[in-house]
Amino acid sequence: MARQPRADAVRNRGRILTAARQEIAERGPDVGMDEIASRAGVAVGTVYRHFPTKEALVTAIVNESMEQVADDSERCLAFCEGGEPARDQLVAFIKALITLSGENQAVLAAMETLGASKGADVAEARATTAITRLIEIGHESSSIPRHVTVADVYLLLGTAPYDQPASTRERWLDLMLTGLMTAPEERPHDRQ
Amino acid sequence: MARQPRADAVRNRGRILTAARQEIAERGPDVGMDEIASRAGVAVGTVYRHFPTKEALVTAIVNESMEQVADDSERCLAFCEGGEPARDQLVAFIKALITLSGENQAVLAAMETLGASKGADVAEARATTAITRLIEIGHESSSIPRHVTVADVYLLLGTAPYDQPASTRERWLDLMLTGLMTAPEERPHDRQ
DNA sequence: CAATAAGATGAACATTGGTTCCGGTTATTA
DNA sequence: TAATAACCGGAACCAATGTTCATCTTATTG
Repeated sequence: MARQPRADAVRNRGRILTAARQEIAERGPDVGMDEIASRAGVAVGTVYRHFPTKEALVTAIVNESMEQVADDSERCLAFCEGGEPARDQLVAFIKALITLSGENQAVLAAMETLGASKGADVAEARATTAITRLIEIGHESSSIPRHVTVADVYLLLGTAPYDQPASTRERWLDLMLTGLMTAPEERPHDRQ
Repeated sequence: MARQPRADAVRNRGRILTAARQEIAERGPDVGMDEIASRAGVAVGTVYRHFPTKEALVTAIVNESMEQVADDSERCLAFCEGGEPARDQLVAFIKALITLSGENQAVLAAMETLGASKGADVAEARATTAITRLIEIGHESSSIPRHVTVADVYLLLGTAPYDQPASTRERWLDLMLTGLMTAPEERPHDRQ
């Protein structure tokens, strides 16, 4: 019969995961493996026992964040289907994510690749489905302009100025949301 | 009397500069020194004879780009003072820069630090002065909304999605310009 | 408690990229 | 043309980082 995993091993695995979560949230996916290891109170070799490569570890963490994003999107969709205006829910979703990305670089990293991976990631697929539906509802009820697509949302999320002060980030969000919610025919600037 | 610089030295200096220009334009400021050197048909040591450090070389190149940007801004201001609508000139300036940043990563690098260096750079100061004046004129003639500032322009330029296809970049620019040119009171999305 | 397989350790290794430096070369000047 | 100061080449150096491995430790099982 297969021996059950050693107690210290599962404990260490947990420590490594939380350490990586914190470290990546604070300093991004470029932290050294040794920093993660030392924060976990463990040697580098131990990290490599649990994760074959740095990429594997980082991916695991980033996927967790992506899962949260997917949860968020589905919650917003649920609210919307529960009667809340689609536009408000979309805006709320975007605002929440932008705020999060300023505090958690893992979320940021997840956002930067949004829409790039062709649906390979489960969580991203969930989010895409939910947001697509949300926008659809917005179209039907005319609370979201016809031309808005999921790609727009991803584009918006992917270009947030994460390393700027909060006031600047807010200003930026304001510009973007205004652009997003304005129909083409009422745009003030000359179109070429 | 001081000897005049050797002919091959000035020739090599030129080669290094053009190689660096091309390499940085195509692949960004992260290219290896050896790549620049080999493109210039020269050994690394020679590059270091002309530039004390990689940063010095990159800065030199990026400053060149910044100079172009400054030129652009002053030309737009001149047009404006010559009777062209301020808004059109501002939009033209932004559009040109966004296009350029997609083709020349040196311009992109310059844009990313825009507004960060506190006027230390001469070229940036020139651009800032010109754009500030341009916006001022736009305010007076009411062709640019009151709340628009240079900081807005820098924010916009600094978050352009450089690694996206042209159509996406255009869409993004459209969103941003709409946001920029829309006065606060006529924004469609809920303000919190 | 003894045997053992799994786990932990951390020094050593490999790679990458900036930087240095010494031996050989060459344009300039007298 | 000879003397020389500047220049060039590129191998070697160094620091940072991801990764491996031989050795020691320990939780589990019988």
